[in-house]
Amino acid sequence: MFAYITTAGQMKANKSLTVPDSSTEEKIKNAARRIFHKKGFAATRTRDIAAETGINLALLNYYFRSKQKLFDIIMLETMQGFLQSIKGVFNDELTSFDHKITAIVNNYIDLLIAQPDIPLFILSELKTNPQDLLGKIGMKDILMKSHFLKQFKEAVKAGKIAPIHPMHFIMNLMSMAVFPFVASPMIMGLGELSQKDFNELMTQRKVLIPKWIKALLKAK
Amino acid sequence: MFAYITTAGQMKANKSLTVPDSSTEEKIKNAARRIFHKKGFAATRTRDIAAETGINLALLNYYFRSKQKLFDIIMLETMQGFLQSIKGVFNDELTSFDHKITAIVNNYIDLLIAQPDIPLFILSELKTNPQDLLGKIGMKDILMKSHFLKQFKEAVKAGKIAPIHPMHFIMNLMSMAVFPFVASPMIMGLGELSQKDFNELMTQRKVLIPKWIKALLKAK
DNA sequence: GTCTATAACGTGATAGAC
DNA sequence: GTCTATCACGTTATAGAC
Repeated sequence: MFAYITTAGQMKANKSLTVPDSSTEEKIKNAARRIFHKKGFAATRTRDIAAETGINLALLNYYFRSKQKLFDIIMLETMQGFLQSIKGVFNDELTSFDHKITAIVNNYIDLLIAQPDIPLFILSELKTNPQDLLGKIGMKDILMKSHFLKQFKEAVKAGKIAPIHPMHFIMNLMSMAVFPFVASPMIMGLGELSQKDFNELMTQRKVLIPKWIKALLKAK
Repeated sequence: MFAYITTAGQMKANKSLTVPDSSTEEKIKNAARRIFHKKGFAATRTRDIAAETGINLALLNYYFRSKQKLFDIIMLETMQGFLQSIKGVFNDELTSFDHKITAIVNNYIDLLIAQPDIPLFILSELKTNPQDLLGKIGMKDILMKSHFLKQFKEAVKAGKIAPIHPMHFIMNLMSMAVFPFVASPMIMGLGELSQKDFNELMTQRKVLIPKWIKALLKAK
């Protein structure tokens, strides 16, 4: 048996209890996450990850066997983390439709201000990699079978909002919250904004977007 | 003097008159454009471009000297083409604010249905490459000093629309039109949509987005 | 202008000592 | 577990014949 498999297995099993975040394996993953998120799979060199970790290239392969395997782990964890942050909101049966909109927008924008590289990373890699990932992490069901979407459809039936394809609604919500982060180099360039200016605008959007979404849902 | 420089110069000078699109240089550029747009700089191999062109790798370097130089040309032309398609609309002094919104959305969506890889390509590469490109093609002035944006500011002053930072308006417009194409793998995966379904939705958005934009501009 | 052959280099991965 | 040294391979780029 290989050491890297055993180690990885142990880590998964009881990560928070026994294995400190400063273990070598975790340090490698943290470095890999930073660099993969920033440059994508193809532009990332394993040597850079090793250097950023402060270890040797051989040791990286000792733990993770190959660049691809390390990447797959990071990719999966990234998507799970991204999903985890809003999973609860979508299926909370106790909150109103309007409240969910606000909660989702706030969650997304807070997450993306903290980790702005994530959406472009996910979208870029999803384009080339096996799309099974979407199914593997159960994203489809969490979103499309959610209480949130059920509430949307009910509001349409009740005539409270204009009848549009649910996907238009999802796209509008994601677009307005996520796209600015994907396009931030262009937006900051065009508007001559500093990083601080940009984050300021995004913080404003936490309250603006829910307002806008509600307005356009009623547009005839 | 090197042949590739002379040839490139001649081509730029009177492209549409003397040099047919089926010249070797143009064929290489067309192949390079397809592959760069699809896979980005780092994941593209010059061998693939040569093969797709139907020529030899050595000949590619004879014309363009290096992968980077060929990429720079494609990148510049792509951004110019992207800008060109809406440049006229932005500064047409004869059309109304509302009409410009419709025209911009229609232009964008038609362009992106035909060439869906462009936005993710531009945004990915803009992140790593010198942002001077934005200045070099004059994008900033065309957008930020446009008659369109002037009309927006006037409408705000006249109290016709809610007072928000102009960048919010630009972001909303671009987000709703462009983001779905950036996120199409995810959107098609989540909604179980075929390419045809997706394009159908995007076509619907040509009339929906202007309506939505107008509604949210008035949201208080 | 176009090709074949090959050089020059970068990168992922492994062997083997400690 | 961690290192140094090196292999093996893929990729960019060039030399030189035609």
